[in-house]
This record gives sequence, C-alpha cells and structure tokens, in this order.
Amino acid sequence: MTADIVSGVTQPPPRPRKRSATRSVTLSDVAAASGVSAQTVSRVVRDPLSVSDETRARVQAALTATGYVPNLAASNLASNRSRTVAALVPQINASVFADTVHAFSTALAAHGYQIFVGTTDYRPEHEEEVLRSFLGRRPDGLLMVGTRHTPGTLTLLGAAGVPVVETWGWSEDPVDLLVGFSNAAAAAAMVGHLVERGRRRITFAGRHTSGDPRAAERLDGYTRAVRDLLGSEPRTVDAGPEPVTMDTGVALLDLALERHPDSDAVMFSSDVFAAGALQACVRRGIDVPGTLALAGFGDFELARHLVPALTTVAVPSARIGELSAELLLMRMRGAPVDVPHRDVGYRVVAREST
Amino acid sequence: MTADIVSGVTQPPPRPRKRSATRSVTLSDVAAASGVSAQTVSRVVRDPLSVSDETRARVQAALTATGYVPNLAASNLASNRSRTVAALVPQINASVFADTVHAFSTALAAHGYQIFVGTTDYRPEHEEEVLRSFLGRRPDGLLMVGTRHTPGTLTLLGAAGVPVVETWGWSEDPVDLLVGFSNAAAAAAMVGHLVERGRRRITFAGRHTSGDPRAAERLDGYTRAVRDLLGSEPRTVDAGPEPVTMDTGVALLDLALERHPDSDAVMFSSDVFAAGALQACVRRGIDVPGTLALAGFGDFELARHLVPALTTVAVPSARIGELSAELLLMRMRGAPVDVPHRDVGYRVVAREST
DNA sequence: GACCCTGTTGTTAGCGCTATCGGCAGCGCT
DNA sequence: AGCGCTGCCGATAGCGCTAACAACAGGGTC
Repeated sequence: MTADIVSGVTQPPPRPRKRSATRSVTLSDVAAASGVSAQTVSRVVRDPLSVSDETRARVQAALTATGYVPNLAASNLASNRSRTVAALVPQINASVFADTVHAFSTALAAHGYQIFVGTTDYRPEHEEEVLRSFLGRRPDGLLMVGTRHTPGTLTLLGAAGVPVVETWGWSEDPVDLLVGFSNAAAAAAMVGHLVERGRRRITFAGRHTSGDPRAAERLDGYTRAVRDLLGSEPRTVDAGPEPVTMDTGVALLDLALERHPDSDAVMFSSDVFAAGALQACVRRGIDVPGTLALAGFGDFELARHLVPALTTVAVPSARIGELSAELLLMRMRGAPVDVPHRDVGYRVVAREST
Repeated sequence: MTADIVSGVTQPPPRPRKRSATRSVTLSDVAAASGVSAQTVSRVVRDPLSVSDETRARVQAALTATGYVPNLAASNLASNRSRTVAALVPQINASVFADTVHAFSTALAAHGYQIFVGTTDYRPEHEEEVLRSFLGRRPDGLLMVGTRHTPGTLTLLGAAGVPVVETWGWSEDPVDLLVGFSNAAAAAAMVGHLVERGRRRITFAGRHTSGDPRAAERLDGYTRAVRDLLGSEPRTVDAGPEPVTMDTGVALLDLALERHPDSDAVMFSSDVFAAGALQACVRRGIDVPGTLALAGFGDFELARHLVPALTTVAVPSARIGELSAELLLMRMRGAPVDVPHRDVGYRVVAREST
C-alpha cells in the first residue's frame, strides 16, 4: 500500500499475509506477560533451575495465568527430538501385548516420553505402512513385536536410524535391541511336559499360517520336540485367518477331534483358544484331563481361574515392556548398552488341565 | 539475502550457524533431485492430482529413490493441523475400551488420522495431566471415556477449542459430542431382570468408590431400581482401589457372601469380576444359579463361553468407537452435526447364570 | 487485440519453538 | 587493574513444511 522512503531507497510494501493463526497461547505471549524474552520462558518450561528464582516465579505465574500449553510440534522441529516412542503391536485388544505396552508406556512416561501405539492386525505388509506413517513423527525410539520383518521394513528402519527393540521372539540377527524369548523352545518345553504326563498323541492347534510368526515358531518347536521325544509325525490343525477368539478356539477343538480323533492332548498357540476349547469340553462332558489334556500359551489371568485350571506357558509380558523401556532409554541417551539382547525366558505352568 | 551494500549501509556479515541437522531426506532434497520446487513436491505428496502427469511421475520417482518420509512435526506447524486424534481411556488392557479404541482407530485411520492413546488408570486427576500432555500435540479431535471431568479438565478443553466426543456414559450437559448410554439405566434393567427371575436379595459388587464413575453410575441405577422394584435397601460391596481382575472378583464374592450371606443374586460392575466369581462358585460347588445367581456387565466374549454361561449387559463397544469417529470426522471437517448426542443403548443378555 | 479464464509452477513468509552464541554483571584471584 | 570464570538473560537464525499469493502459459470469448 504505502511505499515508505527508508534510507533513500524505496522499500517494497510489506503485504500483510494472513494465516489461520493458532488461537492458542504461545511462548511469546507468556514472555510479554512476564516481561522476559521467549527464550527465558522456554528455559523455565524445560529446565526451571537454569533461571533465577525471581524470574522463574514471575514466569511461572504468567504460565498458569495464561494457561500456556507448549506446542510440541514446534518443539520437535526446533530440537530435532520428539520425546515420542512408537510401539508396533499386532493387536491392542490382545491382552498379552496390552500388558507389554502398558508396562512399556508407564516406564517411559516417567521419563517424559509419549507413546504411539500402532496395530498391524497380524498383517506383515500392514506393518510397513504403519511404520512409515509413524516415522513421520520422528520417534526417538521404536518397539516392535516380532523379529521377522519384510525387506521394506528393514530398509525403513535402516534409513530412519532410530533405536529399535524387537520383542516377543528371538533372533540370531536382531536389528538392534532385543527383549524376548524363544517361542520354539517354549513350545518344545510344553511338549516335554505333556510327554512327562504320559501323553503320546499330541496335537498342535493354532493360527500359524496367517501372519502370526510367533505361532509359527511355536509350531516349529512343537514339531521338533514331537519328532525328538516321541519319534512321531506332527499332528496339527490351523485356524487360518480367523481372529484370536474363544470361538476360534472351539472351532480348533472340533477340527482337532475330527482330524486327529485319537489325540490325547491338544496344545494351543494361545490361552484364548485353549480357554474356549476347555469350556466347550466342560459343556460337552469331555473329561479334561482324563480323556483329553489341554494346554494354552500366555498364562492369562483367566487360565488359573478356569475349572479345571489351564496348564500353560507363562511369559513375562509386563517384564518385556519394562526391560524394553530400560534398554531403549539407555540407547536414546546415547549410553552404551552392555547386553543389548535379553532372554526373559518362559515357564511351563502345570495345572489341572493336563 | 546475501550481505551486500544496500542503500549505503553496511550489513553485518551473517555468521554461519551450525545445527545438528537431521540426517533425513527433506522436501528440498527431493525437489533438487527432480528439478522442481519444494512446493511442487509437497503437492505431489498431499494432492497428486493437482500436478501435471509428467511432473508427478518425475517427482514420484525421486520420492521413492530418495526414500523420503515426511516430517509431520513440520507439517503440523505449518498447516496448523495435526491429522492426529487423541483417545483418553481408563485402561488399554481393559478389553471393552480396547474394542472401542480399535474401532475408533480403524475408522479414523481410513481418513489419514493417527491416534494417540493415553490411559488414566482410573485416576481422574491423572486425566488432567495426560490431557495436558496430549494437547501439546494439538490434536484435531479428542475421544474421552466418561462424562464426568474435573474443573481443570474442562478448562483445558475449553481453552483448546478441540472437538471432543465423550463416550461410555450419558450426560445432560455434554462438553461437545456424546456417544454413549446410561449406565444407571443399564444397571436398573439388570435388576429388573433378576427380579423377574424371582430374586429378591440382590447384592451389587463393584469398584465404585475409587475413580470409576461408570461403576458408580451403575450403582446408582441399581440402588434406585432396588428401592423402586423391591422396596428394600441396597446391599453393596466395594473393591476399593483393587484392579479390575478376576482375583478381585473372587474377593468381591467372598465379601458379598460374608456381608450379605442371605443374597440370592450378585450383580457385578464388570464381566471380569463376575467371571472370577463364577469360576470360584463352580470350584466350591456353589450352585449357580440355584443357590446364587450371578450377573456381569459388558458382555465380553468370555461370558457366553463360561459354564454356566454368564448373564450380562451387552454394550456396543465397537459401535461406540465407530460412531464417535463418524461424528468427530464431521465436526473436524466443519460440517454441521445433526444429532450430536447419540444413545447407543444396552441390552440385558439373559444366560444360564441367572 | 483486450479480456478473462484455468491449470500449473514458483516465491515468499511464516508456523512456534530451541540451538547457539553474545553480552553483561558479579565474583575471586593474581 | 587485569584476567578468567560463572550465572543469567537476550538476540538471531533456523528446524521442514505449507498458506497465500504471484507468475505465466495456453486457450477461449467477444
């Protein structure tokens, strides 16, 4: 509009640009209200002790008076740190992973990190997509359930250069950190237990062909153990892409009884399946463990309450979350991690159902 | 731009500032690689059709060649939209809420939103803290479980000016959107069912004094119904701050039998409690429903599998998530929401345990 | 030819915050 | 007085992206 004459040169008229300005309180608002610079307010927010008592008090008063809420996006951008950690799990509503995530989240929240949870719905190709969208947030760390990944996932992880913990499995060649146990060994141990209880015709029932690598690993362990201990061929039934529900467990039981009618034990890849099957047996009057022994995996709370109580493999879900948080914190701080791969083990819990 | 002599005034020489530059690929990297401006690359990423076929192809090639992953923090800051929605739930590992969150998340992910989940651990004061940290991300929308909030929470919500859906309850005076049902009415309906089945000495067992407003509302509904239908005083037992587990359910059963030994029915504030109690009865040889009727709340999958199958109140958890997403999407788009408060109802599911 | 479209691309100026450096006072020591 | 140090605070320049506008070509209309 008005072209002013400044130092003899015509300045281009500064056009006012409109932005849909955020309606919220900014650092400079607080700065103005307390008579200091924005930088000082930022210091009060992030490291109060680096500011004199007097100034701090004044700024803090202004902080509460204005109701300032920091804009983390701006903070991330400026500091190149997001104070965010992403967790990639197959399902939130699967309680085992929920326990891990809960412990992980609690431990990290204590250090000022927020946790993003993403679900892959047991679809490996989905993992890549979710990961990509998460990396857009530039997380400072990453937790993943599983140790098997697509090449695309590995490329993304490599390019991102973010600390990663893989969990719930075991690998000879982890991406970075690893907190887990051998699903195969755990399943083999369960076979050992069943054999010890005199079972000889053990069937494995799970969802091992449709995107659950952990179930597949358990199947491997089962297969090897059956061959080693009993010298017999594996007998398996598969749930395909069916969801991990008690209904599916009942269906698996039916399948097992149909395909392998001489089974004297069925071990499931999850307590959820086993619980469904167990209740179905009770309802039908199939004697457990007299006629048929049943075993699960995971040691959900449910397992010990059922009648008969369910034999299962206990896995320290919450411990996995805690330990993952611990290792990740060290790595994010740049501290050396002495033992980056931790085996948390498993435990066969013998109960009434076998 | 450069420091030259402008209008006879010597400009101070610009010192080069060092920043710990992000190692990752930026828009301008891609722009340079494909010979267009950064803005055009941005357009290709966000709205491919606004760019000519030829340019788009070239840019997309560069995009995959460089492995570009957008920095969402920068995007948020510039556009003042985060494409993020936050969900505040009491617990992730409580499967009912997990179903809601899952449905919510799935519905919104389809529209490009990412979901932050935060847990309050059934502590209202914690809600405020979590909310504050979430608002730092400037979410475009918010889902909250519950309709009762602290004044501090309400202030935060008001100042933030973000669309909000309250869920899992009912309120005469919602903050904004509301997708839920009356917990009180649902509990009353359960009392009605029990009375219909001939029960007269009904005990309510729950966790209603320690930060679970929904359990408290159910208690209210129970109390009113008992007075109205039976003209008797309420009999209740409380779990205090104990977690919502089957163990606690057993403890509640013990408490009920001790305090109100003449009870002919116990209704629990959650299926988890009821399931624990039910299995304890089976184990102890207490005839259900002969001696004692048991009822839960939530209609978890477990309920219909138990023997005897558990009578409960079915609540459309997933539907709540879906509908919330729907309403929130409309509001976030700025579209008018015709019916901003939706009652999704409940349903008493009579099974063998009563 | 003047005019107004439409479609496509580039330019500019931030969004709100923090890293980095500079400045200045106050102190202790030589 | 001179020096260095520490504690505190402010000024400046971005972080990587997008909104808003500018620019321009090509086409049609009158």
